[in-house]
Amino acid sequence: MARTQAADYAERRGKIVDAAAALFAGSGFLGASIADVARACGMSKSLIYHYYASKEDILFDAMHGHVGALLDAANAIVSRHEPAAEKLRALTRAFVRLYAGAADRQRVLLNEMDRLPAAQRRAIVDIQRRLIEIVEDLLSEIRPALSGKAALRTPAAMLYFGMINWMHTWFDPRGRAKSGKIAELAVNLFLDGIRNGEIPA
Amino acid sequence: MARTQAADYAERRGKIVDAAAALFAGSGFLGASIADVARACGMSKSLIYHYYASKEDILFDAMHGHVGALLDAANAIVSRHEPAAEKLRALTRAFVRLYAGAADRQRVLLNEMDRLPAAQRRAIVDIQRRLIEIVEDLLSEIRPALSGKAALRTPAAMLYFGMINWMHTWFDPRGRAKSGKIAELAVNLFLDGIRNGEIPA
DNA sequence: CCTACCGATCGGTAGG
DNA sequence: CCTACCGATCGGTAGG
Repeated sequence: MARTQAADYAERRGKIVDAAAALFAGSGFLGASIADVARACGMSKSLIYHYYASKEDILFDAMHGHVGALLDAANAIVSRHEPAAEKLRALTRAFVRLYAGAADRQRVLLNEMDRLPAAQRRAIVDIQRRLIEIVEDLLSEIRPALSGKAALRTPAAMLYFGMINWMHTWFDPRGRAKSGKIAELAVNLFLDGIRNGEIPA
Repeated sequence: MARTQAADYAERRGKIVDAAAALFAGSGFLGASIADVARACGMSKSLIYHYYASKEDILFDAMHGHVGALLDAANAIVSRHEPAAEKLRALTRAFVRLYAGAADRQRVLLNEMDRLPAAQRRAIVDIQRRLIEIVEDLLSEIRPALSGKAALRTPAAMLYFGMINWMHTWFDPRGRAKSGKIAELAVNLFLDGIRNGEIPA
């Protein structure tokens, strides 16, 4: 029995966005051409444009699926009944696992945001903003003094993301330390610092 | 009295590399053309190629001057007679100040490394490697247990750079917290974490 | 008249 | 130090 057309459609779009994410991650959005994407998919360039209206739409799809998965995981974790510190641990493990499983998309997300048209960029930034707020809230719960210094809430969350977001750009899978262990080190350092570190006046 | 040609030469190269760094930071290396650089300098495209043999050579110059300044500052600080923790504080302040004063070059350094030819990329990576070793040594001095876990020395240093390297990509100069204060928060958190945080087995 | 798709080529612009 | 160009390739679209 033949597949339905609708199923084929979703399948092909998935194939395109996967191949494009790999090429955009390796060569950059401008450095990889639609012809490259078509070749990687075994399709004609015109067929790519049957499934996506523009190169930017493919980029958006790759980014949007990725940040959507991050937000879903984050929401599931913060809805649990656990101490905030444990939630931050679980969140870090989830992020590192999702970054590793979607390394191309994560790299594209970090490097190619400026290539999106304004409306699409806003949609991605909105989701990232919600992820940042989730971390801000956890940090404020762990260190109530941070709520008093509202100006430092977002910077503290951004320092956290700084530690883990770029991990897979320098992480060496052949190295002795596995990514799970590095994530554990990161959250240990950060939790201890956020609990006890001096907050500048 | 007319300037010597040699003085003019260095001056023009400086003007080109400054304009190029700004354009590469704003549009990406592939997104900014040599014609854009020429226009920004009030020069012809051909004149640009009188001072630089290739677009990549301009990129290398921008990156090399920047990492060179970072390494000089780092070497000056670690040669002082101070506790390691004070050196890490001074280093962080110096990095954040240099990043702010060369925001374009810092952004280009973080985003466009892959555009360099292999030999030039190696030259930059070598200097970055020395910066990482300086931080590794300081962290091992602050937390001797880190020397025992050799596999975590480099990851710990990279987590440090993760916190501060990308600061100026999210930092809002109009925000309430100044960059100096955020740097202070970052080093407080990290120092406390590195002193007391649990190091995974 | 629709969809799904092809080979060939469009007008412009890139680095050099 | 400029105008005039090149080989190639870009993202996107034509007719059928």
